[in-house]
Amino acid sequence: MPTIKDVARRAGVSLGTASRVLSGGGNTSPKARSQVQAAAAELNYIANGPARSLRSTRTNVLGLLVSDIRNPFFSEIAHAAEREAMRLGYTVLLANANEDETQADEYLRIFASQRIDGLLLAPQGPASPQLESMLKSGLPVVLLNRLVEGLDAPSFATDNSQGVGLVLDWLQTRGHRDVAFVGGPNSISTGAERMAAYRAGRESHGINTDDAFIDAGDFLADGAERAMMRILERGKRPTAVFGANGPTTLGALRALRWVLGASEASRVEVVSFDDLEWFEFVSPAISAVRHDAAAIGTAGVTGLLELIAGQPVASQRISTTFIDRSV
Amino acid sequence: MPTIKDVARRAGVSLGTASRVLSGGGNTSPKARSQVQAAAAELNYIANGPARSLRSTRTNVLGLLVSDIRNPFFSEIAHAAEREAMRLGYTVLLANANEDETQADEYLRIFASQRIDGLLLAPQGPASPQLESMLKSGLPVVLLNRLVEGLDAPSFATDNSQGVGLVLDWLQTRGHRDVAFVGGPNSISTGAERMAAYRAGRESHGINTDDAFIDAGDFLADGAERAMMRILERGKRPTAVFGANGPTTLGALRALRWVLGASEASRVEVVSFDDLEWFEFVSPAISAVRHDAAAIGTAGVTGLLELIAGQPVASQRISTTFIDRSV
DNA sequence: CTGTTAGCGCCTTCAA
DNA sequence: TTGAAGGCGCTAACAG
Repeated sequence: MPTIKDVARRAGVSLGTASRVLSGGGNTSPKARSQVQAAAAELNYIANGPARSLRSTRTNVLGLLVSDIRNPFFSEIAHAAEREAMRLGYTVLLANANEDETQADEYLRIFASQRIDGLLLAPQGPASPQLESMLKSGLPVVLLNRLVEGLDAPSFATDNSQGVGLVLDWLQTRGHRDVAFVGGPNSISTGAERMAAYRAGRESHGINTDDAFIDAGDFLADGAERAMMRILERGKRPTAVFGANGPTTLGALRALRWVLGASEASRVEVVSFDDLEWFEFVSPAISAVRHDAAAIGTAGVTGLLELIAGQPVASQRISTTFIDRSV
Repeated sequence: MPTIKDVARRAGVSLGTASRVLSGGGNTSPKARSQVQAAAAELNYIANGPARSLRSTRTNVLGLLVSDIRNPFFSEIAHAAEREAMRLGYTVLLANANEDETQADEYLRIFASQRIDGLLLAPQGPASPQLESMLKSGLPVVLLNRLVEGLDAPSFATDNSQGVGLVLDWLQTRGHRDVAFVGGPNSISTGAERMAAYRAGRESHGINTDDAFIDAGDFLADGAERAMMRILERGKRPTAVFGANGPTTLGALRALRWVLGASEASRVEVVSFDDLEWFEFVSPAISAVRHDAAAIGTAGVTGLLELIAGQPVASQRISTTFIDRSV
């Protein structure tokens, strides 16, 4: 691998000039520029990132920690974040917390060791000591989609109560009274917010306020399936089911079919927070709140870069739309 | 951020001793060890990765280039690869080629600049010059799921002809003669292999060999939808449709419903290469070949690390299973 | 505008 | 077993 020294020698300039042409914005003559660039191209020179980082204390790498990349919502965020970062000259290091705080912490240490310039966090639960210490050390951090109690960082998140409001309106229009709600963990802000908004809005939308219609899982399909089972085991027979995120809706659907059978289950209308590409194929088709994962990822990156640049950054709530697939 | 110097001073030892304790396996006294470790813990010392990499010419970072992380198959691979890499002390830098060779090349340059220790490649098309040059420079590379012509690297891929064989058997058992096949691009090995295996097996499985029943998209939903449209526009009315990967099946389904209407479409049986979590909810339920993305990711990482260690690595074909959801 | 020089933090010889 | 010293490739400060 050629070094910048090789480039300089071949271009017939000093090391400093080569460096200025190749990265520093310092003033250089057109002649030096073209010579250096030609030499670099001929040698197929690619700068040594670690050396550059060591010297400049900047890596141009952002860390992105999500709870599960297999969740389409997060893979969409990751995709968008990565595109935007790349456009702005940054690379994204992706990590899966895997619903596991220990693993999340381990990744945070790796991020710290790699000396990332900033952190995009779509966290699972509360702030860990590791995270606290990184924040305290001055690392710029931005929260995606979820808030963390006592963590003072700008956030870019879906407007959950607005989204739940759309669902409530729809339920009312469709004339549903006995609605089952399958939520997510209370320890995750999205879980808590969606649950709270739903409970608060039931009465005004003519929905049965019997809490036996409500249960919560872990925002994964299996946990949601069990939660839906519990509701059904209580003898409740809802005319509609509301799943609080994509995997939750999937799990609820499985439980419905398992317990009631396919034909009986198809008499229950399902509505979801998170729109999945296959909802149109289920019968009856599933209506859903669509929130813009790509917008969250993109806004998160631009926000983080502003933070890195030392500018003040305001949190943002991103509002949702409703995809009505009834009739 | 504390440096190793701070740790050494606090532990009352020299810089060299601290380094040996913290990373080098060199001989150290128990006393020195405990002192250094205590000091490191107290200071919350985290080694500077770039500095370490600069010195040791190893980064413990692997690059993973996929065509689209939003495709569940690739997100599963990424997830598994990352887990396995982490278990073995490596970090994964993820990049989306986005079906775009230019972007893929740009990421390859970034990888090179970051001085990754090895590359996991789930490529789009043929080998680019950038890729060739990285290979020539001695970077260990492993291919995931797809082969690349003229690229001499071990591969970990689904056994496509075996998988297609399972589908053919199933089609025969179900008594289908007029089967539509929606394939992928010929430029991608998986597209070419699945198409070839299907064509070769039609006759022996009692399937109509009229090529008007065959068309190909780009392995994405939109392209597949158009391909399916073309087949229908030719006046062909299949009793079954075979989609050559997950997004392709999704697109074919959309076209079927769009052209024939939901009730007519539900008289067509659909079968897919790639099993998606929602296939059970469609009616009739979609049967599918399931290939083990996680196994590919895991095997790819262990293979790559062997390659890095200088050991010989053999390519692997991973065989598939069939999920029969008929009746 | 350019060349020279001094480290960034770490690992790894080389002596002791 | 330990301390001292050199240098990985690069950028930035300083003279010219």
